[in-house]
Amino acid sequence: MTCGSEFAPHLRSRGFRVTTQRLAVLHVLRHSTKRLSPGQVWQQACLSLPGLTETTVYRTLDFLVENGLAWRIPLDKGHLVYEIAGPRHHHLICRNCGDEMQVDHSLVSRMYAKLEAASGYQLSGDHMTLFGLCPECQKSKRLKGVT
Amino acid sequence: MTCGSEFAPHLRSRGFRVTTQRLAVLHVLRHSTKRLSPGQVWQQACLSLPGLTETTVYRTLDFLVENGLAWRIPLDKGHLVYEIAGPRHHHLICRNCGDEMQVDHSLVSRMYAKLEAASGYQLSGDHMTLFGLCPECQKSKRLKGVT
DNA sequence: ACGCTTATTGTAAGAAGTTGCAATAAGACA
DNA sequence: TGTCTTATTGCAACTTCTTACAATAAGCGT
Repeated sequence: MTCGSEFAPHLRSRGFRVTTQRLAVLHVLRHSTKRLSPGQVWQQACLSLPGLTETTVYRTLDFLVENGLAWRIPLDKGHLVYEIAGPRHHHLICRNCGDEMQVDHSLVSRMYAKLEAASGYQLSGDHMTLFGLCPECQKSKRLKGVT
Repeated sequence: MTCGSEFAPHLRSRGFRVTTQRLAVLHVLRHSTKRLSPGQVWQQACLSLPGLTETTVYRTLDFLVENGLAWRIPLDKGHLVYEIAGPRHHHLICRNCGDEMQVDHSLVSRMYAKLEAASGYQLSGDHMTLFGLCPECQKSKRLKGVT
């Protein structure tokens, strides 16, 4: 598990323990091309660590998010998916076909600044997910006369 | 229930039925000063409509959101709260003390336009919730040396 | 390497949210 | 008003997520 050396110092230095469970979850996130639900993480992590509990996966995901190693992204109806933390970006999701598109943080950074100035809040570096219709679905919806 | 006359035409004209359950839920949202979880909506709606099911409340809230009569807002860990639809605004929430602040849509409308131009997506008029530290908590955190 | 401390895990029970299907009642028409 | 159609509800089983507490094992000091 090559991820260990990568993350272990970061965790240990803060007084947290590096457990096989955490490494297994981290490994799954680290090598997934797409965002995963807790259930999916659990299934995949079980492959390398049989006996791993769903409860632990939930707790571990929370833990990773709280320590900046993973991102938690709420989907349309509040269902959560997780991805390994990386260069900051956001997602647009098509309500119709489910297509997902990454957008760079630079496109929204001015808005963050504006909000911070207006509110006095210090915003945390969250991932943002916005919903809409992708170009493809806009066309087909228009053809069908759907709103 | 004064809300009936307000919403009934909007629903009926689209072929939906105006049921006592929907009116009860709508009434609760309409007269609440704060956003409510499904459980809270259920408790309050039961007061005026005993026997109302939690299942129905969940379904009704989804229905109202889908028809633009209510907004669904995901909190920190994906828990959902609902509020009656109204003039468009967004929320900043303090991770530390839970304080909530409304911000006008005008502050983020340029970002929406920028994203739409860059992506080709047609974004839906969603409520946005961002997290951070309120001015008060920034001060106290700094005193305590917390990050 | 061995034992100690306590963060972390597993277990089990519970809360929250979802789904399929039969029963109910809203709205339309006579 | 009474009857018909079917959208909507309630019920019950189910999945997903959360919590309390005792058992385990990570990391420290010897």
